Amino acid sequence: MFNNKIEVLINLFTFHNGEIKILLFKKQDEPFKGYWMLPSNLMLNKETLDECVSATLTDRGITDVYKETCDVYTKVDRIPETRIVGISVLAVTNNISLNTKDEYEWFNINNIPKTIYDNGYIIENTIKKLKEELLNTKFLKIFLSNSFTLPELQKLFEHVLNKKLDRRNFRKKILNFDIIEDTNEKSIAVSGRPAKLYSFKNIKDRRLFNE
Amino acid sequence: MFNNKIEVLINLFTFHNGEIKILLFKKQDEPFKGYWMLPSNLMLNKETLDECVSATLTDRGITDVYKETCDVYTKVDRIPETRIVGISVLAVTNNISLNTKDEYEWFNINNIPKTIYDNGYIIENTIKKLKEELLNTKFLKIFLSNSFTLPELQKLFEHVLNKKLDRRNFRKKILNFDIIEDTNEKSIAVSGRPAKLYSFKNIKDRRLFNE
DNA sequence: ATCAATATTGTCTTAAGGACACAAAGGAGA
DNA sequence: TCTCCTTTGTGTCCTTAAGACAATATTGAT
Repeated sequence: MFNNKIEVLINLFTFHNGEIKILLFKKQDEPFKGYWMLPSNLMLNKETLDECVSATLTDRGITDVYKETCDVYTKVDRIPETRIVGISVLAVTNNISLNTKDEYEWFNINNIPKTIYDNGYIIENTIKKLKEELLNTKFLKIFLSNSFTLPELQKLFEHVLNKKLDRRNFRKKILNFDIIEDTNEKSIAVSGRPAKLYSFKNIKDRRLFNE
Repeated sequence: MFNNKIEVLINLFTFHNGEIKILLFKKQDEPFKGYWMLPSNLMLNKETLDECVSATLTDRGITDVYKETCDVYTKVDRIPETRIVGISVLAVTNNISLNTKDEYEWFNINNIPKTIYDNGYIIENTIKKLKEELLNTKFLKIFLSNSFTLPELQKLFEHVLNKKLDRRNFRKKILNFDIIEDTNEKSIAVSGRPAKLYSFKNIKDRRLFNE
């Protein structure tokens, strides 16, 4: 009567080629065969949420992940037949390679495929939270570890805000925030003039953009 | 092995006499007899979180409450002997009267008493989130329903920010946001000049103050 | 040497934030 | 009713941040 199954649903994001992407796996059996799903697991009653998430990720060869609890899904029929409470976790990595024989893919967050049960709804909510936190300069250091160029950083925010930003004003603003520093190195040019490489200093948790 | 007990822990806040307060109950039996605790309940496996929270509150004669999920507490030994996963809920009301024979009290959030288990830690986290959301103009309409004065609203933000604000600049800012309107009524003066009464128009979810 | 592609840079205007002091409205009491 | 006390209401100046806007510099390819 008071006993509930709990599953963690991991929303793992990364930033690659100017796009924010989420990791999904393809379901191999019925029901929902061929649909995509979040990496998830039932939580043992002798482990913490954190331990459960870590286990789920390392099983798939994923390490170096930042994670935080996101939301709770308790609709009784969110999964038919069984009552399973879902806890969504927002996770971020800058390492896109994993080690698993399961079929997986990194999807652009603007282009989520058909998913099982309420996974699509959960993903939508988590993306909203991710964007919100990025505007407060969270995770930037993880998304853009080591060094990065200003055009890259700008692409990230354009992706979050869904609009183009002015290069000059963007640069002015970021430099004003005093969170990055010139590494005195340059990117290798794919085409055109190579960009300066920057790295993060201290990230102040302060809002960069409104709306 | 996969079955967990889940308890909801309700952090109910209100704004009264220029202070943000949280509702706590006094524990009547051992262990932790005489300590204070959040209103809480075990969640049935045929009810949603929302239903569980509503039931817990109406049992105590509390209605008209805004609520949202806050966080999840999964430390295995957060409660000795049993494994209970805690889900904290942030709730807000502007009605401080309740209907229960249990011993309760509204505590100023800067002066939380001794609490059971990890309730103190949970309260601390939830207060942080509450303040964060108030800065984004959330809940204001609930905290200050109907009509209110600018000095009252200012007190609320001074409480959240933990510092004094300049009357003139505060007024300028709030009026600039275009979220309140003059009701053409005045407060009854306790002492000194009576203040104009305002009411909320449309609340834009936009950040009022940084830091 | 020229071209194509991309990165870098500065000025001006407008909006918002912060510092600051005095006048106005009501109540209490002489 | 006059004075005092308390609290509310208001305007100006200065500084800082935001937004609009176009020309130049650096690289690789041909």
